[in-house]
Amino acid sequence: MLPDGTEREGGVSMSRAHELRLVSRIAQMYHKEGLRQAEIAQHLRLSQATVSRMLKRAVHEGIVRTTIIPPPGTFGDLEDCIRSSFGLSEVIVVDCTEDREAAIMARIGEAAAHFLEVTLQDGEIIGVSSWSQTILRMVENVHPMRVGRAAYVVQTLGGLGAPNVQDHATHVTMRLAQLTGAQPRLFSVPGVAPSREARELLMADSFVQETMSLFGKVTLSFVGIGPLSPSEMLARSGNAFSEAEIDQLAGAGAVGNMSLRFYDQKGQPVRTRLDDRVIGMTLDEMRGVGRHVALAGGRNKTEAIAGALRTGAVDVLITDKFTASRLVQMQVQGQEHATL
Amino acid sequence: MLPDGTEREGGVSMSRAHELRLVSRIAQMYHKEGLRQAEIAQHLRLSQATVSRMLKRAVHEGIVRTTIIPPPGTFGDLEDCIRSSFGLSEVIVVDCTEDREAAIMARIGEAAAHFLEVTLQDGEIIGVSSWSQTILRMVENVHPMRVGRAAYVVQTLGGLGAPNVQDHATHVTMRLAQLTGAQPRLFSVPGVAPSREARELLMADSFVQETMSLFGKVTLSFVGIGPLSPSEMLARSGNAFSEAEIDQLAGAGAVGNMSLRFYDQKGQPVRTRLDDRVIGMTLDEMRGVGRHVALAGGRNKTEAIAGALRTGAVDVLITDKFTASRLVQMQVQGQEHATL
DNA sequence: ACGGAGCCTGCATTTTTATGCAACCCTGTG
DNA sequence: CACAGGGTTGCATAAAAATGCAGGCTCCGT
Repeated sequence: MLPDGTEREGGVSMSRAHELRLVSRIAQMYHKEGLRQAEIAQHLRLSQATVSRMLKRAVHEGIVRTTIIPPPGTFGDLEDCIRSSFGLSEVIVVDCTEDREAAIMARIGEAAAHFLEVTLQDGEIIGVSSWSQTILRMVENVHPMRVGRAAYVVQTLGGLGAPNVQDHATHVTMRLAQLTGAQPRLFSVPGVAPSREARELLMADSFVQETMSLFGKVTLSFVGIGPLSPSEMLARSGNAFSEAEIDQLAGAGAVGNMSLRFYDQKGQPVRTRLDDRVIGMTLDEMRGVGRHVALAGGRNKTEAIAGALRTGAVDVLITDKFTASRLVQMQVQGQEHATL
Repeated sequence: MLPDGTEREGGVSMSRAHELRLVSRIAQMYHKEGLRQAEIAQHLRLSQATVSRMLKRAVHEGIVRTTIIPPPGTFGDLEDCIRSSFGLSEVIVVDCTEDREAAIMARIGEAAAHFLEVTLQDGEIIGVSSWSQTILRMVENVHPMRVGRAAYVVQTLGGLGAPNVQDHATHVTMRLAQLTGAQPRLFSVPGVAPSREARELLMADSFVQETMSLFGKVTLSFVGIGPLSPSEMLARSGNAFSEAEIDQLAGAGAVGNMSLRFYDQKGQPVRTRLDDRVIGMTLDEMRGVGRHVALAGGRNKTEAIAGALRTGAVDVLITDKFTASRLVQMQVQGQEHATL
């Protein structure tokens, strides 16, 4: 120290302090006062490029920090976690007060409707796996759009035999087509044919053929994810699967299905003779869809969802916060297991 | 509430929640993941314009917030306050451990040197009011630049009579010219002529004329601010002013000077016969300078500084934090007074 | 049911920002 | 002392972001 309080060796750090002051001042002008870089440059007699670099430096030095305050009822961290650990394109986790099927479906439906409205492109070919409650909820929440927004709405799984379910399937497809201003492409066959032969026969129909020819062209599809044990609707439909068939699937390790295409815990397809009776999109076809959106939530579907995500067919998952946390937890445990 | 937990009327706010989720997600992608708006748009199937608007909305809704963390030792608030209340273009407040003249001058000098280095344009004509300690400190801290960076360094106040001070004045000017690669323009006359007539005589010199002709062309000038009572150097210089003259100035309300041009508390010039003996830039000429930078700090100069800022001649003030707070406080009190 | 105000969208364009480049300067080294 | 190497800068330009505009939709009021 010199008598006047100056340090001899302090030059560098001192100069740095002055630089930081300048950086900070520029940040102030830019972010708080809303000035353009060029204006700041002019005011301070330096080039716009330098101002730009100073601002970059301000971020680097931690002088400016941008925080994202997630609005309540959003779960960015859960979404991130699921997105990255299952390699999905997008994940939407919705808030939900109780972990009950009905409430969850309603919320997921809303979110899916919003997703559809926001991201639907002109001329898309939409696939709907028509008999999921959740998808019905989605359709109920879609606002009508101008005609011709989407090109087709294609039913990707036959309506089941029983009339009430037939109605449901048809209704969902027709309604969605109407709302998106698209042409509906119904699939007037049972989702599960009585036999392999019956399936062949049904699929020979030219109407059916026409619809199926669109499967490969679907750009956006919505499916529910079903657990192994038959859903309420499936059961009501007239018990399409026999007890024995379920057992067979279980034995082969199946954990769930999308449009009645089953897969195991690891996402591997579980092929049984049942496949030869189902009339609808296959897992491979789902994989080929530009954006294959799965809608599902609920305690009993957790395993089914995890498996579905591992099939590689799902691009977007919309689920609830409870199920989302279970998925994350499951994934963590799985990894621990794998590391051992 | 419906039995499944859905609300009938909740549509709007619910949809809003989904929108906010999207906005938040976009903010995440943009700020955290560093994606381009176009990439986000592509990923989410919407236009880049929409993404831009969403991001603006994110700021508006308070989802993204950018904070500026001022580096320690910076005083943005003080600077703002002084800048706005005195209508200055820039204010630099430097950190300083003690409220002592010598330490303050050293710090201000450093800051001024940095300011000079950063903001000096090619071909500028720099004015220096050569006999302030603070300006000497500045010059000591300037790093040499390539030749021709500045065009001229003009001495804006005569060097005083006594040889040591003469040297000081010359040294400052020459050194700064050397450092900035400019041509020096010395002012080889006393700052205070013995009489009005002597002044006329001295100013007739062609060298002197030449230097003075540059006064109107100075683009950047540095002055110290002096209190009413003579500074140490002024005193040492051979007591250029008489006791009587000081009294006269005080009687006229003078509170300080820049280059021996005095003004009162309100910044109004205080003209006395002294003016006819001073050889140097006038207040009006200072006002005409593109960037007139005043360097000063210290308890005994506070009033002088406040007055100087009100002359309208000062564009940039560089001072210390102690003096800065005193200025702010003074200004606040002044306003209270005015409102009564 | 019709028509207009208000709002939102995407497109095309402008405005603003970032960056490759060449020149330059300081520094440390052979 | 010359010179390579790392780090600046400003300029020109590419890249990215913002915005005016026109068309279309929704919501009201008539």
